[in-house]
Amino acid sequence: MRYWLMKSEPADVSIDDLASRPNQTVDWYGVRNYQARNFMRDQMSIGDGVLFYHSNCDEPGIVGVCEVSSLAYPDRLQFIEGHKYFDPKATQETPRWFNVDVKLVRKTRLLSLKEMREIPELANLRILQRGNRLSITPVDPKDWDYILDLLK
DNA sequence: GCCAACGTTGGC
DNA sequence: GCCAACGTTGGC
Repeated sequence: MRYWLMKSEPADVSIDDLASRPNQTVDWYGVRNYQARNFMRDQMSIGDGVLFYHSNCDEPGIVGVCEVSSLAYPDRLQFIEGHKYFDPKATQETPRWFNVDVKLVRKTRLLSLKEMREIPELANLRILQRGNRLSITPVDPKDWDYILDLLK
């Protein structure tokens, strides 16, 4: 059982989009970074905790708690020619990109990036490190507990 | 829109 | 394997 923070651009998939999907579940498509892919493919298990984060928007921050609801499987978009996420080097036999499914547990208040930066206890959170760009990062159990407490 | 900080690509 | 050029991320 691990914990993660996963970024999504609300213009693409917002927390409300997730809440209105069938089973309140989304396939985490479009990850095209090897480190983030490896987290999904090699380390995620069903039931892992996920902090759902809105990035590249007016109010960046955590907006929900989710859980990993499938093991990783090939990202279907890598095979669709002409698609934004098409990868000519990927084949059905040797897919390159994988995703898990993520299911909403509950929406939370906005825990903004700004607020998190002001909390000394969260200083080692990966998302707060300068230059951080990874869309999926592990969260320490200690930080998970602390953040879930803030979001009660 | 700016730009720092990365990650990727491809020539050599 | 090096590294310059280029592309992307994402806060501001």
